[in-house]
Amino acid sequence: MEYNPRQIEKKWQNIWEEEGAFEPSADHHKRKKYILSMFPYPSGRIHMGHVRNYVIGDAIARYYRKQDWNVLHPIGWDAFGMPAENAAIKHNLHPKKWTYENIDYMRKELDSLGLSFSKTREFATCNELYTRWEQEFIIKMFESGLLYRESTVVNWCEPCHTVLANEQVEDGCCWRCGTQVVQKKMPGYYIDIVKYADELLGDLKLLEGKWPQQVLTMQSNWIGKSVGLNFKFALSDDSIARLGGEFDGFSVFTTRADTIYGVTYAALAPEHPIVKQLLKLGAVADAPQIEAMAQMTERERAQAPKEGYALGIDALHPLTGEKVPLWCANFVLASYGGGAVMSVPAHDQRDWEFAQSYHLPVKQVIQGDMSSGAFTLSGTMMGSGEFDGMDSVEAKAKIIGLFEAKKLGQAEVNFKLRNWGVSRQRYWGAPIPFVHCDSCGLVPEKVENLPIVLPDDVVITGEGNPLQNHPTWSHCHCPQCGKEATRETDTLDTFVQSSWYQLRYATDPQKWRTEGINKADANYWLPVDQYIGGIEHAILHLLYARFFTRVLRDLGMCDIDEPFDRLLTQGMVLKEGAKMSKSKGNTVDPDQLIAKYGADTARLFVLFAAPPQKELEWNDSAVEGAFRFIKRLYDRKTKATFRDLPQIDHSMLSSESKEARAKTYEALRKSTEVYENSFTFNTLIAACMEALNALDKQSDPAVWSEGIYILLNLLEPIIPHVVTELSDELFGRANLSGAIALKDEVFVQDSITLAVTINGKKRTEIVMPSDASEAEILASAKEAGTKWLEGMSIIKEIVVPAKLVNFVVKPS
RNA sequence: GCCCGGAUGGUGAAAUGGUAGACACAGGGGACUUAAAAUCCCCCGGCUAUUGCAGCUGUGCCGGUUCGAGUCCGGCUCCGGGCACCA
Repeated sequence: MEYNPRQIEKKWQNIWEEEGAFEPSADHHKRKKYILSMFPYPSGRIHMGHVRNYVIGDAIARYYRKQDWNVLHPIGWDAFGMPAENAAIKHNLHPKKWTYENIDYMRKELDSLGLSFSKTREFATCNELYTRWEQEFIIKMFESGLLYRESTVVNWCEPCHTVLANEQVEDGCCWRCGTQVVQKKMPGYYIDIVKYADELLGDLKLLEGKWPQQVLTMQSNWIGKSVGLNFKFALSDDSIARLGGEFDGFSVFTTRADTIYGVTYAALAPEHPIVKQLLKLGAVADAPQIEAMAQMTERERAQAPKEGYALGIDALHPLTGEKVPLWCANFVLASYGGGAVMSVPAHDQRDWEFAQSYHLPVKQVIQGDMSSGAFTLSGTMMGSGEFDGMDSVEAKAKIIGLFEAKKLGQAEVNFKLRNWGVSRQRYWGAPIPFVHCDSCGLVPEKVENLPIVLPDDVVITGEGNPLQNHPTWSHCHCPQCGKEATRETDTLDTFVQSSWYQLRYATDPQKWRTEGINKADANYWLPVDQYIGGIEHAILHLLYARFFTRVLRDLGMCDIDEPFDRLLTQGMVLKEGAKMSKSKGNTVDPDQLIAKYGADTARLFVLFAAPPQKELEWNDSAVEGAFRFIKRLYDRKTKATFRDLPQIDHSMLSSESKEARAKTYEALRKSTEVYENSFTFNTLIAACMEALNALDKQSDPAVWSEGIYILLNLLEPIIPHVVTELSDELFGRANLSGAIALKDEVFVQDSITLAVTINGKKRTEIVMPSDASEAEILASAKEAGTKWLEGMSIIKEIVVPAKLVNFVVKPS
């Protein structure tokens, strides 16, 4: 019979569904594996990035299930978010309807790939039951002081009367109406992730070897811990007067206290209160330029050339009392270190460049080469009074000590990490469960009133905030005093939902109505043993989820610190050199691939095309080979005449049959490493292809039967439909449970081939008995290499066992 | 701009510091066929040479360490990801 993927795949998908084959056991005594691929945003259709993500996860889940682990492999939908509202604006569709229709369509697409998901645990984060528990967590965070309200700047479009996401700002203008976007101060909700910064940073060490080093480095840099000195610059008397007596100084943070004597100016961010005050009093010459600077986003400023304006006021150097002129500069971040820096052009590259541009003095205080810019290393102190001659590392500690002793400042730890802004002025999100009461202020909703659900009757135009525009929704009564009050109209960032879904999946769905997270279930299943997702989530999602899990732990919901034990970051699927994404519209439709070749071919192809960690540049012509391999495998079923793993006397076989067995067992040996550690499925598939090629070159029925028995076992996680079909027919599926033992005798070689290299360059080869001594090998190698050794004297002889011989020679 | 990666034949790729290009795709040649498809066999980095054996060169660029570097180190180039309201 011909290979018919359509029929085979449908057949086994139905059987698996009927058997509930992928539902985990509730028995917490069983050894478990929690295999999780990041859940998708229901954008409409799946793309190749999804296929890659879910096929990798599925192969790992199937591998462990085959070894009789209790496997949790769930799927769900990250269902809130902006694209649903964009669809509403563009096509006048309700976000809820759009989202659920997308989910239904994408579920069918994923089903057609034969993914082994636990279906009873599927949910969408826009479900009210999910929102209900999330709102309770948010209230608990507020009550524990971790969540607070504060004003910061957002992108604002005046005509649309709405806050814009960074993505919605194109060249500084609104994506809808093209108006220049302004930076506007607005209140929002924040979660104090900085409070957990030290734990999040320190625990990265526990993930060494389990997460890609690249991700650990990125997270560590993102948290950006630095230890230094915080001190206060006093303002000169005339400067205080110019500021109307409102300020007498300002704080700065520096990691280079050792360069304090090299300060020649100080710089403030355009948002700094002192700058604001000068602008307010009209007491600064370059006010329009400074205001323009304040209108730029942080990233625009970082990309712009360094720019600054003298403020015409002075601070006093804390140790020398000298006047230090103040500048307002675009490279000073308002969000870090108090929005002010001391500037030491001699020992900081950024300050040096700025000083060059504005002809500011440079004062060297550490000995070192300054011919090509700032000297930023440590060294011997100079021009620093009592610290001269001291090593700068030692001087740094001494100077901090001096500031502390004189009560001028103190040692301080600073983080680049900023608190997590979780509020969005949008409709399609989880409502933030608070009420604004004229008498009581900000009051959390009563837990028994949760969930606070979205109204369905909204008009979404892109103008204003639909919840604010709604005639009645925000009218409510204060949960505390009962007076008329206003419901909060902000909704939660969608990163909040994706920060605890791994705990929700672990909770038995029968408890979903009464519990957000079941502690016993969570403690059994968590941490996720293998998490799989795109490298683009390396920082934000993974850091927020690590943080949120710890917060829930501290609120008593679980006993987990790290949610994800091991992480595999798949490379992106690129097309035309760029990320395939819904916003760029450069997607490839996997449905056509599946319709033409079947799910097994699609699965094999996506795993064979490249190692998972690497970027995959899309190329549809390579699918053919994957299909051909499956077909060949299928056609060889007639070669398996034994119904079980045969007993074989290796020594009696032809050399071709020996080679076939060696290749087969080589693939088997490789498989453990691939499925459990490296995930380089492409090399395992290549090894299986080599084994099949070698089996084809011989005709021993026992070797054939053994080969097919083993190859089916190795390939089941990758191409499960065709493998189960063949295994069912040939071996009654006996080869699909448990591990197959290696047989060492098949790897024993009679002879080995060694390369003969001269000065590292390969010249020829020799074949030696595998038990040849080093002396015998050298003798043979010299004989084989006579041609290149004539007239040369051998300086050194190197024998690398089973690999090569190298002669280091020179003309004699 | 800052942080993190990547670069190997026409293409996707393989290679514990030890014979570069396994395994595939595309291409070329052949067998089978009335023909085509499918299948099977052979060739396939570049240059030079050739009846034949062969020689040189080659893993983005420049330099270094080493008996030996695609792999380690330093400096670049180009491409990609992230940069806190896309997910």
